[in-house]
Amino acid sequence: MNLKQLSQLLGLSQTTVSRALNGYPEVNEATRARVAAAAEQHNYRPNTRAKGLATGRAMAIGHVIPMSNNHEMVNPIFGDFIAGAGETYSKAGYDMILSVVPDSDEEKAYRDLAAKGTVDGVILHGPRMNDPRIGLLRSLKIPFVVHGRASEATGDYSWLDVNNRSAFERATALLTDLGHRRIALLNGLEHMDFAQRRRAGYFQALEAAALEVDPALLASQEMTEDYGYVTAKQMLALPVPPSAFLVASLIVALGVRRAVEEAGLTMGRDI
Amino acid sequence: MNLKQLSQLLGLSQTTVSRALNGYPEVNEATRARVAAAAEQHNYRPNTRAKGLATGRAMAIGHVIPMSNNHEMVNPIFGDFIAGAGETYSKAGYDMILSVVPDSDEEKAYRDLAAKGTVDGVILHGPRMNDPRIGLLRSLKIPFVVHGRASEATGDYSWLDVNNRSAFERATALLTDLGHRRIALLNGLEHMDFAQRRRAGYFQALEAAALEVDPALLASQEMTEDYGYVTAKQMLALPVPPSAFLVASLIVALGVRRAVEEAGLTMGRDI
DNA sequence: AATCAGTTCCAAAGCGCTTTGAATAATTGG
DNA sequence: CCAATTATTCAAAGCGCTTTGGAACTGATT
Repeated sequence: MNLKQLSQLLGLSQTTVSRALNGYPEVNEATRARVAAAAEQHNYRPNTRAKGLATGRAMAIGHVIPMSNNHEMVNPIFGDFIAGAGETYSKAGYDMILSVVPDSDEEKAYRDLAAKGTVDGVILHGPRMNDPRIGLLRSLKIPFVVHGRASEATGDYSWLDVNNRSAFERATALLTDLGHRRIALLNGLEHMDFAQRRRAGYFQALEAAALEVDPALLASQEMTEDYGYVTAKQMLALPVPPSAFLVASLIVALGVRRAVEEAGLTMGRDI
Repeated sequence: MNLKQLSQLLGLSQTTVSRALNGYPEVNEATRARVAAAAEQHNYRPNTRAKGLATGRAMAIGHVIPMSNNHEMVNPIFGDFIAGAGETYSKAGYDMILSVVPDSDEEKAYRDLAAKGTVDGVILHGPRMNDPRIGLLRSLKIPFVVHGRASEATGDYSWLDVNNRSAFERATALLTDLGHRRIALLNGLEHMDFAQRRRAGYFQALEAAALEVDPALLASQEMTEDYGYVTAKQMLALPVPPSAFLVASLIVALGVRRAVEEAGLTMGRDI
């Protein structure tokens, strides 16, 4: 069932039917009702591609998802984010299109999306410092929103992120409430925007609990398992070791766990 | 840059340029090369929507992903599957479109996809017994492939699934190789296709290890945490309890873990 | 020189929709 | 009651591509 058939059925022009369906004012309400009923009855949905061609809008948002060689999603958070975003898209009548590519082909993926006109805009995930992809998207003149925040340095663009400050403030407070007085913070690199916000939240919670900041319990490095392992090992060897670790990423936490276990301690009980 | 501009630039008709780009034989190789070079140079990509309109093909596959009310992806496996499928799509020049909807709207989502013509076909995830969605897809006349297998009962259609028999054979063999002689199997419902295959794999591995099947160590129910908890508790109370559990789903395994811990045992050491 | 079969290219129609510019019908004011 | 509005409706063009049905040219054959 397409517009032409529907309009013939109704004895109206395609123009009128189209306008009736799209809520234009210049159509008699009685006519509009007739059209709506017929459309409903015949389960009519305008063809996306034709509509897109005519309007120049794709009604779709793209997500490029780079995969590392070992076929792992580069960021395990993607799943949740995709699900959440997807539901919003559906409600708004947008399609979500995913482009999963080897990370070496990421640039090409963006170029394709832009040139093929399949999407109205894209979401850029997990920006890095001075991320070249941001310049690329600008040069492609394709609207984009960045999910996550590396630093203010890359210029002016729209972004969204979790509230890093608040999250770490609350996580720290949870630990102080449990009675912990020596809480280690294994943060990301200092100059990263999120790392600064997280540290600020941590400081705030400590202050609220009237606890001193011990520099020996602070670390900030690039997030690797090794970073977690080595740092936790050192901290656990301190005269007064920490009783809790606040860790900036899952990967780092795996290293911490290893160190904790090697020290003969049990997570969830001793740490 | 569109076809018209490109063809004017080359002094050729749109027809010829289109044919050159799409590998039709009736075009001089020299011309084809010229066209290819110009297309490359000007970063030309045919507009997806226009191409789709003209050919009737969307070059896209849809995945409907139902979400429960609490905004959790109904199936945590989705993430991995989506990633894997997505990469294949990219290679083949297909788009992957995701439709994330409240599970109550699932039928509508399929109807929309079919009527709007946004996709050439869909993947149906996690079919249930006598799944009504299969009939729906048939009636919508939209090509589909089912990911997972509930039973043979629902009729003839294309499907793919992991090798359940082999997976459980190998998992069981892993345990027998570790010296386990009493291995419990908490399976899904007997009449489910995958449950039968899994049991077959389990039997095969036991036989290969010259172990008897003990019916007391076999269970098959719908997959709930409670099922895991109750069953594991009973089995652990046997005169000769199992030393390992082979569990058919993550949910069930959570219940098993609870029972194991309540029995004062430690997973990974005692079980 | 005329014919024929390939080869190479093109003009135009069509995919299903929106939108512009006009025509027609209904309503109003003088 | 007629001209001037205003409210409805329509025909046709256009979005960027593919594809059909020819046309124009090239050699080769009679």
